[in-house]
Amino acid sequence: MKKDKHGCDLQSCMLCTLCIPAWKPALAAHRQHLTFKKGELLFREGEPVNGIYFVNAGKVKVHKHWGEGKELIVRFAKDGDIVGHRGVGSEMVYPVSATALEAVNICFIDMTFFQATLKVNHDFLQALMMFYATELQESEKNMRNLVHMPVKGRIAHALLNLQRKFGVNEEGYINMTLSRQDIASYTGTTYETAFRIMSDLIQEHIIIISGKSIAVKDPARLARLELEAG
Amino acid sequence: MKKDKHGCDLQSCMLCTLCIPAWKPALAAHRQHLTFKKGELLFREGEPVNGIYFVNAGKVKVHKHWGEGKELIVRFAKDGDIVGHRGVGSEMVYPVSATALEAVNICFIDMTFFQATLKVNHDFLQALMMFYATELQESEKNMRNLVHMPVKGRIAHALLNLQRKFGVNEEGYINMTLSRQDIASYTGTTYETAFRIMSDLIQEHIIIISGKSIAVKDPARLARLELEAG
DNA sequence: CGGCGTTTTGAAACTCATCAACAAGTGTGG
DNA sequence: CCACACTTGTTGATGAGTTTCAAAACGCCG
Repeated sequence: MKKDKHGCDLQSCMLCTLCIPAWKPALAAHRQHLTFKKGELLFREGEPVNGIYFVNAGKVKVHKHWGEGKELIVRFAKDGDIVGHRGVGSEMVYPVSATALEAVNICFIDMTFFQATLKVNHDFLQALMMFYATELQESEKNMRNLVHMPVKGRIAHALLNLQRKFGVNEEGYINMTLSRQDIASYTGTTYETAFRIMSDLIQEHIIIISGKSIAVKDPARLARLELEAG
Repeated sequence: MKKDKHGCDLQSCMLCTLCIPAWKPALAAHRQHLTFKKGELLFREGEPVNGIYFVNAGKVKVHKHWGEGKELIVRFAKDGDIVGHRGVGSEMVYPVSATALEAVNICFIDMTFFQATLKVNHDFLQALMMFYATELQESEKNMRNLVHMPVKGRIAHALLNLQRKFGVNEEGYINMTLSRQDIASYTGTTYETAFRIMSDLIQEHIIIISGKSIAVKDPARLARLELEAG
């Protein structure tokens, strides 16, 4: 983690864009520009909450762990997204960890200033509430999927999700490279199972893998896998 | 569903208690007192959102369905709780259904007034945001549990949750009667499996069932079942 | 008493996790 | 540049945990 004096990009950070003019100087004083290397931890589950992270560049995974080695990836974040907001609430410890998936560029706001802003900045509060509401819907949809969908359906769903969120490059590959382990953690299964299912999908010509990149060749068939059980 | 002219109890409804004085008359004009019988649907997943429900009395289950007959109970609500807030967000359709588990007493606020209040009432907005944040944490904890805990642990967790949320009567029975089907839907398993696990718990003298009521006799052992795998 | 829904139990089928072993890359230091 | 350790990818065999199907036992009400 490296600090420097730059403020964050006004385009991509919700707090900056919604900051009321009178507070801009205070915001500038309180925000820190942090950088994290691939694999570095932004914060760890169980740690006391010290602030909120706005992603300016790079990708982050947000995960909850369980026992030794097991984890569940709850969400991915990219530029423009917020991370660490899950610490808001009754207990002041992060309920999740966040790890940089590549070099990451963060605008960090300490908790005190964040709380103060919430009390004063109505637009920001409202945007944040909407954001929470959407995340809650998303979370509960995923919950149902984890319970009722077989692994193949969950992986199909995950791939379509990733494609929607991160987009594709000129050749149709998803703009996101994930280890199989991360795919497994995201779909709530094991490394081996995730691997086998992905192999199946390749055999069936539904997806193509080149190096670490994945391309969805037959989105219709993937979508069918999602619905098969419901 | 029956309507009458009573406003809702000021003690138990968040919107009423946080309503700014100047808005009280408008609130009185816009709120409706509704009653639902056991088994009645407050609203159905997929329907357009028409407002928010504040529970004054009775218990409600909030559930998402999947295919024919399968459902996942996402949450229970009792007096003082909000239902229907999951409709707030991008799409204006309820992402869940809500069903009365017993005779229920509701203070209903139509969406237009609710939205207007959000724009003006900072305290309410803030309370609501906190509520969402807490729900999100809860949801993601449950998500991890559904993935990584065996059914027995999930049922243990569910029972402890219910006991904490609804309390117990003088004889130690949880103030909440659920069908086995609902327990199954809440823990993401089937009727038969839920039944078998509950039988085990009775055999092991961890819980007692009398009629439709459940009492936790050995909370320590239940808690251990939760943690066993993590 | 006979029907009907819920509870209870048994057994088979299946999905998926686990374990184990090995191959194929990836990086590191000599 | 090669040898080494180390991570990541690959595959098969096995078993535990759950779902599913089916059927018997039970309670309840007309």
